[in-house]
Amino acid sequence: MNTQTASLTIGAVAKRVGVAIDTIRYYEREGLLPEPLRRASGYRSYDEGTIAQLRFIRRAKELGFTLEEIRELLALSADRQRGVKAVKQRAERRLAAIEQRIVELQRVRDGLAQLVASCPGHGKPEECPILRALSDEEAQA
Amino acid sequence: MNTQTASLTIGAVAKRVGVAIDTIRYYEREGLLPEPLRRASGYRSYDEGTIAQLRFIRRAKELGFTLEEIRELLALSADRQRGVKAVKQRAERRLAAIEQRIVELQRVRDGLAQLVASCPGHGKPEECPILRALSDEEAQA
DNA sequence: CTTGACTCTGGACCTTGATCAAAGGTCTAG
DNA sequence: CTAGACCTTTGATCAAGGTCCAGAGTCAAG
Repeated sequence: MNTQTASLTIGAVAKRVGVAIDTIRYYEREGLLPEPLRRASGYRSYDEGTIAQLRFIRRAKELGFTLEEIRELLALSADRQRGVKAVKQRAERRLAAIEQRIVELQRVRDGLAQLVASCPGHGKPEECPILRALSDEEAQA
Repeated sequence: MNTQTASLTIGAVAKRVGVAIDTIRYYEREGLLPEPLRRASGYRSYDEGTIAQLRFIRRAKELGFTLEEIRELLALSADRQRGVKAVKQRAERRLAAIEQRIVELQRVRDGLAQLVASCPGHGKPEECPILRALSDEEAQA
């Protein structure tokens, strides 16, 4: 086995992961990626581990984690003892937040759907239920 | 009837609607509120219509409209012919976007819930399903 | 060797929806 | 009249998550 994986340029990494070069450097500044090795020229030199880590970040982002939370997750995943418990807790919190957000959006959707359904789509603005609901003093549903 | 409603200062309007003074001036700059009359001193002078319009904006925001969209709605509500049809269309688009977002969030929630459920909450990081799912090459569900 | 593609750093800029500060003018109650 | 609350403007700042740029150096192909 070869522990020394091929040395990738930032551009190659960006292309493989599907993220912008600037984003990689940004993640490095923000502490989501470790500082990479450098060639003599100063070029950043990455290995496969970086690809994996970037994919980790991307997936976590898809799950709605903020970069701040992802930074934590990455730190926790390195902590062999407390890591797993804490990771699960973070995930549970995220889950609760997402469920909360879904409920809110459903409420908004129901309100809006009702308005849309009751609007004929023509006539005077004063009779449009959507505009009325937005304007009326009594609209505090 | 008195068409000439009381002249309100920006502070009084802010208090009655429950928004910050700065927010009102910001909305004015952004074209969501018309430029108000001024007193001799330069103070902005508002009437009840402004209160109604600010409430309109607030309700639209609660329904998830962006300020940009609200600006459009306000313009449309002034157009007596095309207004209602266009307003309904905007509302329908908004509704579709919200429903789309709910579906996405539900997908994310289900994925995360499954991971949380399958994680024992202790043990080695390499065996934590959450970390594995985030890291694994195969995790492209 | 030259050319063109790539990378480096540092910092400016973007979006959205505000929020705050500074320096000064105005209004109102007592 | 004066204190204190309120208002004016311009311009800066914030959060998040990047994006873009100039000017200079580097790399690989022909």
